[in-house]
Parts: sequence; structure tokens; C-alpha cells
Amino acid sequence: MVDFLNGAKRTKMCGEYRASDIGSRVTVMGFVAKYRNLGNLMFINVRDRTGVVQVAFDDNVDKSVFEKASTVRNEFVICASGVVRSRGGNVNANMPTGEIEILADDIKILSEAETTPFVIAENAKVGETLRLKYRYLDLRRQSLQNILIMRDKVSRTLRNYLSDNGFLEIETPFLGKSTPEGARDYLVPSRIHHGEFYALPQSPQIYKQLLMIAGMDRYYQIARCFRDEDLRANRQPEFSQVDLEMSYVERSEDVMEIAEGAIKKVFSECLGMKFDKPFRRIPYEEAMRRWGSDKPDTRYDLEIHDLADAVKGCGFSVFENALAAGGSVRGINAKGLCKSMTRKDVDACADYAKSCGAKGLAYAMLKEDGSVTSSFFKFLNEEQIKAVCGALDAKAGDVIFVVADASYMTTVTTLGSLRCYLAEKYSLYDKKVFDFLWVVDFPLLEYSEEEGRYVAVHHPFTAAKPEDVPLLDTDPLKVRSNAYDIVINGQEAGGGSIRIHDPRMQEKIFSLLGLTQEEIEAKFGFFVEAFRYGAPPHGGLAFGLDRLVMIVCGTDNIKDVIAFPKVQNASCLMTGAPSEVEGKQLEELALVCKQDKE
RNA sequence: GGCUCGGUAGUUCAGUUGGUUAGAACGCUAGCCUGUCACGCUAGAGGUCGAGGGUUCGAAUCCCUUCCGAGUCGCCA
Repeated sequence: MVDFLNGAKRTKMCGEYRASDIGSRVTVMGFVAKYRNLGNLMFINVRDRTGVVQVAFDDNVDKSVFEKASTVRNEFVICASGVVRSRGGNVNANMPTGEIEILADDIKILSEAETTPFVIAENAKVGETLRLKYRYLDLRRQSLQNILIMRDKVSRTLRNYLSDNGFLEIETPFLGKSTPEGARDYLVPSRIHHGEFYALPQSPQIYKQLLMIAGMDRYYQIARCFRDEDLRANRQPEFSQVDLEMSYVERSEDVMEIAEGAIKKVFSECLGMKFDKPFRRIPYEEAMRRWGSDKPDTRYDLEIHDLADAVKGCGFSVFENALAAGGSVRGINAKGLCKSMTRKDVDACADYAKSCGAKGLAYAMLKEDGSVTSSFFKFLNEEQIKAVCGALDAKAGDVIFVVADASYMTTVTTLGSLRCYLAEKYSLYDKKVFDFLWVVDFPLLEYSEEEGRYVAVHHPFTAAKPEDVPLLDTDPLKVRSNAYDIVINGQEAGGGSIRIHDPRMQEKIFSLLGLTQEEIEAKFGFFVEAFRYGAPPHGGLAFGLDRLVMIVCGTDNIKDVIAFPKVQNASCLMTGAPSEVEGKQLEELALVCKQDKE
């Protein structure tokens, strides 16, 4: 280590000082977080990633040292030596190091700092744009440092757990082959093969399955993945997956057991949580029917109920038409929300429901005094009202919302979105409570109107449930897959499946997906061939590391958990990426540059 | 690509019906100050009101275009 101050080395990190250090001679290093110069006495708060310690300079101890200290400004990087002493009657109970201070007798300024574009303090209000432009300054804030420290803890816990369970960490290529199923690829032009491109991986899916065929038995990787799609509050174009795959598993449960253990380990190590029973397993069909989502948040009620029987024959055309068209009439009960909602709020719910695809939203506000404001009760007789309220367990003080649509999916997904909207807006859940569950038995295929063919719900390598395999020939949409998603607080935190390991089955799925023999050969030929030389049954899963850290840290913005994130238009405000490149580079790649096109 | 919101001092914001020299707080600079910890006191510097165009006697304010940022829908096997 370099000696900074008269041969002294850093004694320990700033945040680690305690009363037990009183009397020791120490050297601290760090950033100046704050200084207070009282004239002949000065205090400097020195900060590193562990916290802050107060260093005192007294004019009486050494005049020249005091004068040097007086030139210090915020964010200077300094080194100071002195003796730890008690603060006596001036203890600061708000800081962990508040019982002590270091009375300095020497200081060295290691680096001066210009005035920063914004004040680096936890309570400073600064716009996100500016903070991202100077991300390295924003990252000096304790709360962001704590998140990155926690991220390290999460990934280290997972590494240790997977290693303990026989998984090998193996890296797979960034420069791969484009297999344009799913998200848009990021492409990298080849210099040697003009007109040809590598694709950055959307996930290491194919490689990890090939590692099973290679006999690696159990693999994991904290893999960076790339998807050229628009950003969201919880979506970045490059993100990290904790990716794992294991051989000799045939049932979903074999993988889910390992994965569930990993999640429990993370939450117990990082948040001290205790788990005494397995996470709930909810079939996809049930999740959609009861919560209108394949990633339900069950921290709050607002469950969806079928009202078809209750309103049968009511004469209200909206309900009747939906049912006649083979659709459904379903509702949710916002219990006790009548007193906190106005008509305007209810209208806002209706607008929201429309934005979700429903044609409208029927409601009934059951007021505490027994009166009712409703858009649809007038069409129902006494008995039908009773039946609706009965089905929804509604009583005075509740607000009922009903969606009727010819499409069952539209009905339930609208209500599913509405329940999230209501839960968020009216704080219907305890933010400290965590809700872990598995959604299982996803359909293998869905029909894409746009493409006019079946597409894989998960990915095309997912195995069907053995008992549903005969349906592949008769009713493909009814086939359930051996796929599973782990859902935490209504967020998809991970997902995976048992894979197809029989080349004949893989070809069958490819052809169901409408791929011709030529396409299969061109896109996945090497992959299908690999299965002909002996493939252990295998399956795996990937956790979204960023989302996992978000949940552990309780933040709702993915940018908070990534050291250098991109903004909404996928650019980096700090580096200015993406940017134009030199013509020479483009020539080598046989590409044209922007100016040439214009 | 659509919708909604935002852009005024280094930062966070206020700015009336279009009307005098565009304000506050924090930060910054200088001076004073021996127990501060959001230190205090005194003084000072600091503005292309995102950019361009238009309406007007006069625009931060009204109109048009455009740039930048946020959220969201589409999209994300």
C-alpha cells in the first residue's frame, strides 16, 4: 500500500470507529463530506463507503496544520492522522461514530475538488438527469452505495449457494448468433465478414443447454443479457441474470426446489427473514382466474369473482352481450374504500380500465349509510343485487367494480391491472411484507394473430407436461408446459423450465411454431444436432438479478440498482453513448455512416 | 410510433392578467467566530428563463417548430 502521510497507513474505514478506539493513534482517508470552521476550531466529516467520521482540528495543537485544514472544501480527498478521543458532552447520537472524534495533528490533501454540480448529501433534492450525467458523484451518496453493497451481497450469496450445490460458474460468449425469436437483438457487425453480424445474447439459453450436453452437469453464471427494446422503470437494455441449468431433472419441482432454496438464502442472508414453509404453487389458469395476472401480487385481497350466474337474465345489454358472445362478467370488491373514494376517483378507475382494454367499467359504491351509487344496479332485481354482493362478499362501505367483455382474457387482465392500481393508489398492502409464490403449468403455446402462427409462451426449448403431449397433435393451445415463474410482490423475479432433450420432440415443436426444415437448419441446426449425440434430461431457471436487488432494497426504479444505467432512450447521459464513430471504423465494417445517408 | 408530465441562478423551486432592474432557499466566494454536527453572523458573485421562429409597443408568461428528460401504452420468446 502507498504511504500517504508520513509513513502512516489507513487504520480502518471511516464508519468503523467506535468508543473502543478511544486513545488509539489512527489515520483516516476519505472524501470531505462537510466541514465546519469555527475560527480556531474546525470539524471535518470524512466519508467513505462505510460511513462518516468527524475529524477535529484545533488551532492550539498545530497552527500550520489548522491553516492547511482550513483550505479544505467539500469533496476534497484527504488523509488525516491523530488520536481518537471521546466527544464528551457533545456526542452525536445520529451517527454510528458519533461518540468519538479524531483530534488531528496532521493532514494531507490527496486531491482537490471543484465545486460539484450538485451537493452530495442524502437529503439533497437533485433531478435524475443531472445525477445520471455525473453518476460517479451521485454514487458517492450513502444510499446508492448501500444498494451496490447489497447487490454484492445478493450475488455473493447466490454464488456461494449454487457452488455449495454443485454448480460450476462458466462464462458464455457475448458475441453469438442471432436467433430472432423474442426480443430485438443488439447486433455487432463483423469486420472480417462484411454484411454479417454477431448478436449480443438475450440470454445464454442455448449455451447453457449445450453445457448440459457437454456433461458439465450443473452450471450457473451471472450473465449480462441484452435486449433492444424500449426501457421502463424496471427494464434496462442490458441487465443481469443469475442463470442456472442442471442435468438429470425431469420434473419442474426438481429445479424449483434448488431455486426456492436460493431465494430463501438471499432473503435470510440479506434481510434476516425466516422461512418455515414452501412457497405457494399456483397454476397459471388459477392465477389468471383469481388475480388476472401471470404474476399476481397476493399481499392484498381484491380477488376476481365470476358474476355470470348472479347477473344472468338481468337485461343489461353490456352484461348480456358479453355472456352471449361467450365472454364473462367478473368483478372485484375494493373493501372499505367507499369512504376514501369520490365519484371522480371512480371515473379515474374507469379510464384506467379502458386503457387496459375494457370497453367500460361498471361500479357500485355501497355507502356506509346504506345508500348506493351504482352504474348498473338499476338493471338488477333485488335478488340479483344480493347475488352480486354475495359473490363478492360486499357490504356497506365497499366499492364494487365489474368488467364485462366478450373476451375472458380482457375481463380478467383488466380487473387484474385495476386491483394493482387500487392497491398502489390506496396503499392496500404493507410494504414490509413479502409475497413469494410460484406460477406453474403455463400454456406451452399461444396463437399470435399478428404473425398468424403459434408462438412459444416461454421459449421454443420448453418441454410440455408429459400428460399433455398427446394434445400437441389435437389441441396445441391446451398443452401445458413444464415451465415455472417465481413471483415476488407481483414482480416476475425469475423463470425457467424443463427443456426438451429429445431431438424428435424439438423438431416437432419447431414445426408447430411454423418453422420450415430450412429455417430450423439455418437457425438452430447446430443445436438440434447436438441433441443427437446424447443429451441428459435437463432444466433450469434464471433470476433477474436487478429486480431481485430492487425488491431486497425496496426501490421501484431499476436505475437505482445499476451502477451506470441507461436512460429512457437507451443512451448514457454520462458517456454520451451511443455516439457516431469515425468513418475509418465504418469503412472497415463496410457500413455507411449517418452523414453519408443524409 | 402513441399518450401524459416537466425544462427559470451551480442545485431545488417561486414568478400574478403579457408590463419597472426575473426572486427565495441551499450551494459558492471573502471576512469574523474554540464545541460544531443542516454551525452561526456579515458582505458578495452568480441568469442565452432548453433552443429557434412568430404574435405584440412590450414575452419567462401566448402560438408554432425543435431539443432534452420522466412515466406509460405498443414492444419485452
